[in-house]
Amino acid sequence: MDFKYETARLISESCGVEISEILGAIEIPKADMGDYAFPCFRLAKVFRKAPPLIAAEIAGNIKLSEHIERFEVVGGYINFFVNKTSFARNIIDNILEKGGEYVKTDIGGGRTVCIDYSSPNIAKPFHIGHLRSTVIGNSLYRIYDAMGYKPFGINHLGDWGTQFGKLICAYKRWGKKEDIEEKGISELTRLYVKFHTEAENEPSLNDEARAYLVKMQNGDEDAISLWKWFVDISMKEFERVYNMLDIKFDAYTGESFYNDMMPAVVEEIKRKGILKESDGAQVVDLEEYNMPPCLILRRDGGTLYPTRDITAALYRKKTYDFVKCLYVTAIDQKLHFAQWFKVLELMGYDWAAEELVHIPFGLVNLGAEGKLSTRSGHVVLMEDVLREAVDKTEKIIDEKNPELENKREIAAQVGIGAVIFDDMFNSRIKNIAFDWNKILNFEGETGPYVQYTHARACSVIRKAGLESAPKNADYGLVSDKSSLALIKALGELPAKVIEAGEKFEPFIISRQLIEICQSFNRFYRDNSVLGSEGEVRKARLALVYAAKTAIKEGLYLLGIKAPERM
RNA sequence: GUCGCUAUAGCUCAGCAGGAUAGAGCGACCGCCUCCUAAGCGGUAGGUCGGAGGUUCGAAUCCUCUUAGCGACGCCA
Repeated sequence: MDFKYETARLISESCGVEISEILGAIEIPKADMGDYAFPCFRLAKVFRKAPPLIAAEIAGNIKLSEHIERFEVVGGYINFFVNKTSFARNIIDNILEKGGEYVKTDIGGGRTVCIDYSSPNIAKPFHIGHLRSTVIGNSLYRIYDAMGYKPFGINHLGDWGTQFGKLICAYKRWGKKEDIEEKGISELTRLYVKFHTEAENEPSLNDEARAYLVKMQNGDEDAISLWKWFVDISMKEFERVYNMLDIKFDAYTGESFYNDMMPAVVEEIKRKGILKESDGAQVVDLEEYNMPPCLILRRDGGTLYPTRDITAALYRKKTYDFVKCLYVTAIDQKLHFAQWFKVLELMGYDWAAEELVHIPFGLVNLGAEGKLSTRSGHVVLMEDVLREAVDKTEKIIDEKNPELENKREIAAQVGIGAVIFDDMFNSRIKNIAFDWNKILNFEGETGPYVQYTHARACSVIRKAGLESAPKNADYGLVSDKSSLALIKALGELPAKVIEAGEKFEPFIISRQLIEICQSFNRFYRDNSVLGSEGEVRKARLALVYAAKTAIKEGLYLLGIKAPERM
């Protein structure tokens, strides 16, 4: 039983307008004005009457059902009131029966969605700027899975390009094997930075670096083995971060993976007659579409970023047969994506316009410290942030719950959860000023608040000695205001999951979780569960159980753990 | 210069396929642990929704212009 649909049905039957048209207009009022509201203003033009008059007329014909038991006409609105018992039973039983699966749908029908996320550059530090793509992509992966799609996560590593020529050059001159093995990426970064400072006085270094890149491209054994070594060193560190975040990928096909495929793609672009020469480079002109030209080949014949992305997209389409391919990257790449999507379209691939989607997010900057930049050394390492968060959590646990078992494990779940939640609490597009105080705040609308609420619910269930979800409770006993608010919030989660997927906005789930938790904490204040008895206790326990289930599932969709104690 | 994103309470943001008194959290101030985890709950203070026009019965939400911040704009990715 969908109460919103039921409301629409009653209205439809009394005025003759299609249910589908009414459904979209139904609102959920903020205050206590009702459970569902139908504004009649839109119908004013159709019926050519004043909205309040229409409301009164429709209201006069409404035949209430067992689920919708009352309505009020207020101005141009008709406000409906659900049968509380039936409403509560409907939502709670559904959750108790299906568990976390209650948010799942089969919209996707098993079709594949590729998600390109995280994609850090080899030999460069995994810093706070990489968090967004990693965490948003991971959440979209889980959301699309819940929607019945088959998600395929791709880590498009930046593992090829001129920086490796520079790195090999720097290593040969100033590097030591032991230092790299000991210090990893930080030593590679040091060499990279040194290369740039030295190259300012000695421009010939750039030629040397280019020569090494050519060697790599020609498969020179020495150059390739060094390159592979750099990749291994880097991946080891990335994996450490991914393990902390509990994030996995289905493929680590980086840029180098497409090297051999690019010549054929360039050839195809040429064959389709859209490639033209410009200042020695090969470009696709996009003036007609109000965009600057898309660079395909450099003057020296080298490939470029768009070339690689076009090649990868063709490969993925052929290999995975996706219905959507999502690119989770910062908004500063917006033009880049728009350009090469258009090139694919001009190549005759109609699916490009529809199926390739750039999922942009706002930039992270360091506030007063300036921009994040590897070369300038303005970097906040991801690992440092996660470690700080875990350390702080451990201190809080020592203070508040010193008897807790597996402190470190719980601290990791809560601290890292805080960082992830913070990143996905606002709409993607907002820029973020990195702020230690904010990211390490565990009060109010934060991950730990949600986890804490979950732990409280678990605690009640544990102390009640409940082993499984209560069956056949009398839901007329949880019809007070705060219980009902919680039930309503729980009932809205599945629709929010779909909305989050359609808009590619995990924060919609974060917000709903906060809504659920605030409702839960009010319910918890107003209704003693363990202090009640008999049927009342049973009904409240059923609600607590449902809340616990929903919060855990919501956190899962964000990629956050839900500890039972903290 | 061209194009794009952003602008709502002191701060960080919801709300924007137009609709009933503009909502949270943080910070400030005042309260609540003999009671299921106070990482919690309640209350007070705080807003001409950047500005100006326009469309509409109705605009924070749509359109135009404008201001400010950020970003992109050819051989990096």
